[in-house]
Amino acid sequence: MGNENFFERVYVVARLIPHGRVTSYGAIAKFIGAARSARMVGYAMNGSIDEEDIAAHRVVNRNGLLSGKAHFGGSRLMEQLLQSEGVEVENNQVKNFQEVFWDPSLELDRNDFL
DNA sequence: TGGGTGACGAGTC
DNA sequence: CGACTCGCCACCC
Repeated sequence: MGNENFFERVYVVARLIPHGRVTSYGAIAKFIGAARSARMVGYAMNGSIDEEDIAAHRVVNRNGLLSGKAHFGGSRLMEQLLQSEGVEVENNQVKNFQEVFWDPSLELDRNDFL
């Protein structure tokens, strides 16, 4: 994966987010070695909407806010997808965020990707 | 060629 | 606290 472009890296990590867990744009950016490009992660997720196997709804901002819900068909789709996985959402925000938060840099081994 | 635009995040006040 | 700035960089006019 070393030579894969930025988007590919984002997708690889996104595919590994466990069912019922969430992570943040910044956490992904940090893990793939682009710590200051969290914004690009969000941009990449936008292009992943078409990719069936990428759970873009499991990626929220650093506060657990569903900042990307607008990019899912319905205004509640993202929230519903999360709820269906057991992730509680209230006020566009993931409840118990720190408990369901999945940090790739802690759970994954960089050597397998970089 | 150049400028506006973000599914962000960290910092400042 | 909220409001604001700045760095980031692929894309789209």
